[in-house]
Amino acid sequence: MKRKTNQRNAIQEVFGATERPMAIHEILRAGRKTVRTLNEATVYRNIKLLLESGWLKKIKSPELGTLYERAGKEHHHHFQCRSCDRLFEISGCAFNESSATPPGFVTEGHEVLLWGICSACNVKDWRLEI
Amino acid sequence: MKRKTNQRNAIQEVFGATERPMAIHEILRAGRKTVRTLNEATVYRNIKLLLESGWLKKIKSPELGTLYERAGKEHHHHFQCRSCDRLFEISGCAFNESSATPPGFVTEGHEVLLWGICSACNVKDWRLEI
DNA sequence: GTCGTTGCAAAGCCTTTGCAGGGAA
DNA sequence: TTCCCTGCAAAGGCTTTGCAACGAC
Repeated sequence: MKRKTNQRNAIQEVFGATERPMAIHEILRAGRKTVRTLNEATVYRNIKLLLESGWLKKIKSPELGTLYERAGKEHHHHFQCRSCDRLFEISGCAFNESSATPPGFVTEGHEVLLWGICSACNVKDWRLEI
Repeated sequence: MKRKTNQRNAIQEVFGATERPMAIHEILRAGRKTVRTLNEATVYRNIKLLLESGWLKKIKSPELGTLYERAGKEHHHHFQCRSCDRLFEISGCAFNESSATPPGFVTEGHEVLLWGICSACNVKDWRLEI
């Protein structure tokens, strides 16, 4: 049976406080604000538990490595900024699953990753050009 | 300047022979059929060179890890079979990039990963039910 | 002969695991 | 008290790097 611990609480709170998918070291750093002794292995262990229980979802980016976000949100996709290297959540879905599925295949899900420049970096670049 | 070597040739031939994105160990195993002494580090080094020169593309799957495929093909997406754990190339693109881009963001590219059951596994399952 | 490339081994990340002590129930 | 959970350190994968020998040009 699963016990309540301050460590796991702290980790879950971190996900409550940030919409953006996070890497292990970000979760660790943020979690230590609540539980100062929080250990890397404990984060990994709890992330694994939370993945298995369906509370978290894993995202892998070729550039950013492994990131985690809360599961159970409305279906959405992600945008990766090549300037600030952050991954953003974007709502809605303009993807037609059935028309993309090859004959004979059965599609159960999909994910989309966009990349480019986020609005914050876009404004920054524009200012620098003045 | 870049020299021609049997090792690099062998690696590039492997990509000529298979459409499916491949993991390092697959590339190594296949490449050894041509160059028996082919070394893991050599594969990594050449993959890196080929990525930098734009000859290869990297794909990361949460379940399958890091895979590589030839770059410069027509824009396409991938399908991951949860039964046989293979990644397939699927042609065409049913994704509307501009309508998916949030206001203020600039999209430069995207990728889509579908998952489910491939046609080969689909047939297998169906046969087993008889 | 030059110097990019290779094989081998060591080292570096990231992640998992073994173990003893600590804490929830 | 029980036994799940944690911190720490060691070990495991995957990938990169140092180095001496090799080989393309």
